[in-house]
Amino acid sequence: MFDNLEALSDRQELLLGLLIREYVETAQPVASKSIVDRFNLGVSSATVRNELVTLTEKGYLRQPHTSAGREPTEAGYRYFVQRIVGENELPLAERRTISHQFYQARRDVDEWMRLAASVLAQHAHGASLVTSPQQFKARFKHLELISTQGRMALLVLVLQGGEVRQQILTLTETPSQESLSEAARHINALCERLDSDAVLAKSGQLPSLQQEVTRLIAEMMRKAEAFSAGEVFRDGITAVLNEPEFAGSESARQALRVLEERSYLEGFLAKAISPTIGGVQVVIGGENSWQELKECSMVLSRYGIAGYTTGAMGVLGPQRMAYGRTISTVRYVAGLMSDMMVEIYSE
Amino acid sequence: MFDNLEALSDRQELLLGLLIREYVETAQPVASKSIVDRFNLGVSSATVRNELVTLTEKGYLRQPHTSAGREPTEAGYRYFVQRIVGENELPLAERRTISHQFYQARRDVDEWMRLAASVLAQHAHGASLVTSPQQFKARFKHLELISTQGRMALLVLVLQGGEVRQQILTLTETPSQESLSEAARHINALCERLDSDAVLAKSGQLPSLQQEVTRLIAEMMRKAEAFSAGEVFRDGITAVLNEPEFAGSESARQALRVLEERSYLEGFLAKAISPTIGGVQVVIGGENSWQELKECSMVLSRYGIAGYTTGAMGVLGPQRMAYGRTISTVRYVAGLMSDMMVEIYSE
DNA sequence: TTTAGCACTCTCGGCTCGAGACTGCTAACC
DNA sequence: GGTTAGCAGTCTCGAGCCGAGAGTGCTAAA
Repeated sequence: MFDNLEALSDRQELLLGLLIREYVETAQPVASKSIVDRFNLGVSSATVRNELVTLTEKGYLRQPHTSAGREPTEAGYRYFVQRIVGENELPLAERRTISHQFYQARRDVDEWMRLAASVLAQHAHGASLVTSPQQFKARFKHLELISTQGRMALLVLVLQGGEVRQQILTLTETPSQESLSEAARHINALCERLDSDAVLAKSGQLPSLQQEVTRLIAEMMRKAEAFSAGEVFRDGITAVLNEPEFAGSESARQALRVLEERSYLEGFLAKAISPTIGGVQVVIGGENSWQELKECSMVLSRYGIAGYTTGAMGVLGPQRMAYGRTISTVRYVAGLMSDMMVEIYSE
Repeated sequence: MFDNLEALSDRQELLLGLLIREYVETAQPVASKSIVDRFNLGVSSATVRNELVTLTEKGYLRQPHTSAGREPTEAGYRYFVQRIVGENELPLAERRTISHQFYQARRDVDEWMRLAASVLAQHAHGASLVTSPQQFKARFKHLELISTQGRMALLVLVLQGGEVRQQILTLTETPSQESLSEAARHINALCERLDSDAVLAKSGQLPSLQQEVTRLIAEMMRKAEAFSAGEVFRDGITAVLNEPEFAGSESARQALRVLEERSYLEGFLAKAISPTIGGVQVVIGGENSWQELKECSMVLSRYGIAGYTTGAMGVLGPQRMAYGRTISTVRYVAGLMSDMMVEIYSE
């Protein structure tokens, strides 16, 4: 995937970087003259043109037609991301703003994800996507059974790590709150720290009500481990439609469908994101044969606590994306949320 | 708002209805001849043309230019919705499919809303929107305090009606699970069925830990009552972008921003939806001076239990929308969810 | 009241054409 | 050898023009 990046001279690298910078801003093919004018290099446009010819021959640039300027190819962006964009941190002021926002939301874990989606969309100027963290291996922590009406009861399950899940339970007969509390107390004592298999194993020996409850709990725990259970937070979808390359084109809608449709999304995240925490991955132009994303790029990262509970976040934008800025933002937000989760979720 | 709908002859009404039906399908101005051909009326196109002239004079139709067919105006749609579209029910087969889907999700209240958004988007061919139900007056039911790590604790609050909310709590000193359970037990006994004010009133007399907790609870209850706390489920946003009138136009993005941005949405729902349950409201072309929705229509309804807990749902589409179908769908889904909530939430 | 016929109007797609934007090349220059 | 000025060549893009086609409004007859 990262093969055959032909080496470039320093000046060629500089020019590729400047051209991409210009192209990202204007969304128009960049002329040799405009580079010289804008960044007043000490050379003439003819010299730049000569270099651009070699960059084009090596596959990093493309000309839409003979008498047009150059625009970067996928390979060009890839070179740029790998060799030219450094490991820049987000400016301190922005880091402060973001961390302050998260501090204010520190109490409500769901709010973190809403906030992360919003921050990514705003700071990285793209459509953002944050999935709620999935338990790697869910462990039972606490159960609460609350009678509501008739044969209905509310089951509240707290997992090790603080994730809360709830379901309605329909019983075969009307229970009293006392009997429910008693059952919950018993199951709490019995199942502490067990995983879903162990909970299921316990269920055999229990009286009918408790058996039903434990079976349901085991099922809920398994769901919590599967990706598909997670909630997905999105933001900035309409903002990204303002990008000129998406104006009224088929491609934008197709790309956004990937974000909207669960089935797509799961497949995509499963394949595209390595399960390790910390690194940011950049997918340019649907490298992995994702036709729908051919004209887009994504900057993705996992967050959470490795091997225990992790979620994914990312930004989708046009290929012509401010990679440096986006990468810094995703890295910072993912790191911040991971830190917050370590602080709160572990024990 | 519903004034000056000039009366029409039976044949005029029929023609208006047919024309709208045709226009909804083709998205093209409708010619007199195509109406005659398609619905083989017993009259000639010239006769139809004469009628169309009066309909145009009365403001129900419009001609984009002299030699074009007619398309409905806002007033035309409004007349159509109020006088022509009957109270049709959704076909039995579709009702079955939908209620079956809801039956399968009956245990997970959050899933209902995801499902409702999905069903609306698919059956009504528009962008859908479902807000989670808001407590009209939240009442305390049950509290759970669970120690996690260090000075952190997880507070799980169950409201009368089964709504569950959770927050992280940072205490001034490391608590034991026993002391937390003891505090929870005490508060549970003290606060049962109280509203937020009453809970706050109790807090004064309590020891520090319990005081802190009850204050937080009162705040969470107030949040549950405010609209802004609710979650919003959306679906079909990309599908609606396929509508020809939205192809690459500014207006589509603006309209979708209303759905995406919380601040817009709250204002909109607060103003546009009457708080009563049961009726379906149709907003055509942003009647209420919503510039962003000028080219759109929405079909909206509240659902839930009147005066106690209600949410909103709706479908956003182009003005050229299959109103009959959309209205039936929204009415059916809102009714279904209200019924399910009555069954489960009340006591 | 309905209808056939017809003149009239307006849009839409295709076409041409010239201005403008850049390039690639060549030959001179440092 | 690398760099640069100059220039011919190529391609796009928007404007303007034109004819075909669609659909109307009107009129006069049934």
